[in-house]
Amino acid sequence: MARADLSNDTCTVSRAVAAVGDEWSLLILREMFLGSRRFDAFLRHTGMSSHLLSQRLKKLVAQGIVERHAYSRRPLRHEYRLTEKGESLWPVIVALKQWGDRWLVEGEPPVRIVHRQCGQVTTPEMTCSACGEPMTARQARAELTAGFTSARDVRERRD
Amino acid sequence: MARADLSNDTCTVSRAVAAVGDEWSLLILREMFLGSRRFDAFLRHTGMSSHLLSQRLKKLVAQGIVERHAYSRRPLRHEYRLTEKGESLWPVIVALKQWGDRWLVEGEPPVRIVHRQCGQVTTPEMTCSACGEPMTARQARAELTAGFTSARDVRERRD
DNA sequence: CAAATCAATTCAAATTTTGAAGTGAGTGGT
DNA sequence: ACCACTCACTTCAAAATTTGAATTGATTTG
Repeated sequence: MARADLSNDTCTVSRAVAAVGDEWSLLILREMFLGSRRFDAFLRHTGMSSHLLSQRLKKLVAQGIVERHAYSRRPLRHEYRLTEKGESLWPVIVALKQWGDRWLVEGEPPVRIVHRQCGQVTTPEMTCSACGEPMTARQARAELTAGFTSARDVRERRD
Repeated sequence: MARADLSNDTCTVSRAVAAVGDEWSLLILREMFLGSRRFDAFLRHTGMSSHLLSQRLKKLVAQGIVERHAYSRRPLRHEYRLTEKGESLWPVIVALKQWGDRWLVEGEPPVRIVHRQCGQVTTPEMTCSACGEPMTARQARAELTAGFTSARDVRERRD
């Protein structure tokens, strides 16, 4: 009874979910975006067990999302850094934060984001790359492309 | 040995992750954004077991993300619909898709999104709500606010 | 020399996930 | 009336994962 493996699904959401769609990986990423790089910083800030942290870091490294980097020989010590692939997960974490800020707390969110470029406090939003307007679920329509060929997923939608 | 419960963390990312940060919940949400509403549609499109689907739907309903809705008496049958709270998770799924499209497949992504408003194919992006420019991790700085008071999370960052 | 640091690993117990096999109300076909 | 089928689930045992506490091992600090 092997765990489900979504990493080869046609759907790129499935693949992304297989890569980082578990609670601890997402929290590790949050910590990394907040600046943590070390094993015991992750441990303290996330509250996860060292066993799991070790496993998750290995998985993230194996996927090229995180890089292991020696920051000291004698004693040999390693820290973890986001790769470009890892950094580009920022919108995922931010989207979770925005949703949590809106629906899961009352009053002021515990953390705010400042856009270095413009210096303003910002609540990042998803916008259409074509027209630049903010987008919501209702304004989106999904279309299958030629890249969509998997037998399993090809069944009808919207039944 | 109870499972970790992140739903009361100060950090809203933690809370959001506790709410929907597992593989199957994210896939159920993907399906809902693609238009599925019925138990067996989720089953077929996600490949999960009915046992888990049942559990996950209950959890999503309990959290107010999804609503159970009778679409037929005689035989009494229910379907599931996103609430407003659920619909506002769209940026999370889209962010995962964009990342998957960029890093996890070569060539054309299997699904494209059309912005109904402007009629264009779009690759939604995170933009600064203040200046409207696209944002990346490096252009963001996190600041703690008065809402941040939890003893556990109050420790220093960036060690 | 003893205590502390830090990045892990080990282990057994607890919990979750999986997949196959029901269940039960009702419908459609012959 | 009978049988197959639909659909939304539930039940069960086996397998896998998670948890938390304890430990390791190479240093450095007091």
